[in-house]
Amino acid sequence: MGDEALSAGAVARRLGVAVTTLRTWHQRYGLGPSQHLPGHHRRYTPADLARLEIMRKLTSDGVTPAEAARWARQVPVPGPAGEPPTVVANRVRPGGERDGGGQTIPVGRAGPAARGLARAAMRLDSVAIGETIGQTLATDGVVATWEGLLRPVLAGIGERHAATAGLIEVEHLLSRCVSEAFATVARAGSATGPARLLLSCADEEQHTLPLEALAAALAEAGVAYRMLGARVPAAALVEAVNRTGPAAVVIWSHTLATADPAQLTALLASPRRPLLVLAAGPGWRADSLPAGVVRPVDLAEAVSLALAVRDSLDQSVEG
Amino acid sequence: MGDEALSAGAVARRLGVAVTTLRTWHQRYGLGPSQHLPGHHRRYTPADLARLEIMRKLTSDGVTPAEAARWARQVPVPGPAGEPPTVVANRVRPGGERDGGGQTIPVGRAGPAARGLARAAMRLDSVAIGETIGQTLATDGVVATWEGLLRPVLAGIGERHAATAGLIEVEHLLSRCVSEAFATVARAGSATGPARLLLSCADEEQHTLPLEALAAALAEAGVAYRMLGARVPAAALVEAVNRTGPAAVVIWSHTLATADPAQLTALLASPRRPLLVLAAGPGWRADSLPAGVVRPVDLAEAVSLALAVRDSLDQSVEG
DNA sequence: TACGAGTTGCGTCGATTTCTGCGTCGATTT
DNA sequence: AAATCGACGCAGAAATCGACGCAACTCGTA
Repeated sequence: MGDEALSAGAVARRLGVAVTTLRTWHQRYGLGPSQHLPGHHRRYTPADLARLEIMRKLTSDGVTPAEAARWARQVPVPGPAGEPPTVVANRVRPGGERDGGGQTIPVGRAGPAARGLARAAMRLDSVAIGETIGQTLATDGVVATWEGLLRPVLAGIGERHAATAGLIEVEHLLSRCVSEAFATVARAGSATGPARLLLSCADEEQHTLPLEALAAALAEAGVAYRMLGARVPAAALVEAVNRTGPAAVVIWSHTLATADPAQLTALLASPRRPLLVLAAGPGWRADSLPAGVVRPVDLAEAVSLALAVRDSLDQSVEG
Repeated sequence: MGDEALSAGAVARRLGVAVTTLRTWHQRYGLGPSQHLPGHHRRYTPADLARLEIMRKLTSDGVTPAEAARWARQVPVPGPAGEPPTVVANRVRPGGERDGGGQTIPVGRAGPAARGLARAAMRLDSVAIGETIGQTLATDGVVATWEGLLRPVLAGIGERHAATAGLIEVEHLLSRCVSEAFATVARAGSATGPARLLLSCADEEQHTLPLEALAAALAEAGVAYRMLGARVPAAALVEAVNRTGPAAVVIWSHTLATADPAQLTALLASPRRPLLVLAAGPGWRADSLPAGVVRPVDLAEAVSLALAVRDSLDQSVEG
């Protein structure tokens, strides 16, 4: 293991701050070299440097230095190895099974449960739908249920709907059942501590289900949040952010039409700028997002990001 | 990181009130930091925060702020021993019980629970909202909760929203919580027998909450139903009716714009014409309804009509 | 039904406190 | 000799303070 010990000046130059500031950070926030004898020169290990990097990043994102320091101090310094992406087990069917043509919903290779759910939906059988969802939810959890069961079926219906202009009732009924199932999970979960997360749809955005999935997943993990719902005008969102000062905000946009980057910009410019802004959903174009906005690909990624924020803020006090 | 001293802004954000309100509470009710030098910044200890939490909880329960403050001031806050409890002059109110004012939602004479719910909503406090609704739902049932608690508060918000063009976030958050609560009831109820009832919004109609209330009330009464949800085109509705052959159909319309009588006519002309068609909601004009359509005034009336249908079918089938 | 009195949350304004990065100085380490 | 250390202080920015006032609600009364 490379045993490099950086001097104060080197670290300062690397971070872009003055040497004295490093000293101040050490005294004021306890952000210094892991071991240091008073009067002697400071020697920063790579781990110490990583901590400082976090500090730098957060402060340049607009976080209060005191708070950023609290975070940097508590985050277990991430090892050099990159985090393995959370892989959602995608149950592949063993045989190249072919399943019904006829009046069904294309669910792709999403497993038998999905096909069953699709059938129940076609029958408008809300009881069977509710049972299937509840079962899977209890067994596999929210994230897996969403990715492996609900999303495929919903996507399949949407596809068919676009092609044949029918199936609207099916889509409505299923949506409603999914919504109910998520709501049940959300209400069952016991939130711990104040809500530091705000979930909202973009302006004019109607689709709430993915956000509800996120909410349910968070509730399942014991994370408190506030959910605003569909069609939230930018002004209202900013207003809510200013009132509640969330650490992170998730904005969902389903289509390009509702993905106005101005909403994000307004958020970033708000007085109580949230620590993290997540632009979720297929509507957002990666190249049009303002700097400082993160774009999760997955429900799983969104959840883990939210969890990270929660964990790091857990013991800290706002400043 | 042992002693947390929360700043005014942090506390305000945590409680969901404005910073100025905290100051007002301090001056008016003596609810401030235990020790505070005039001119200096306020530093709230955990004990102080606990006192404010009591204040928050009481006001969300509908208690007059002045009285809530009196309680909060007297409750022995379990704090670090050694310091004598701050005794504040107990300003007794000369007049009798009064309430109202400030940035609140007009609920009229709808009871303290409604006022508490309104306050919780203004604070975007979804936990308190959920608790209040759940409590009332369990105690009074769906119908009473809707008429006596939810509808007044929602109407108040809507009114205010129309007047000031604000409060959208509040409306969204509350709607979401109500929706969740109803969903929980709907899923808890055990349906008996096949669903002979179809609930649907009119075409283009966005408001689902009243229908959800009806659904929850039906579930509470053990009636099975199918719920299609918002924005159901007439063709899709007819399709659903033909597929499932319900005995009764409820169509909700909130505004005149979505209350096209043609939808009802189409229903009555469908091959599997339902026994009963209910046009619910303030959108429908009594004089424009085709013959054979019933228009319930109330949630209660809609429920009892649905029950009547269920019962009559039961006898005819079983007999 | 309309109106005045009492209550209450919160926006605004100029002054003050607090935070934060960094420069300076004499002594010490490398 | 160069770099750094600890202590101290400063200046700009952000947050907060106290005072004041407004708007809107409720309730009793005319």
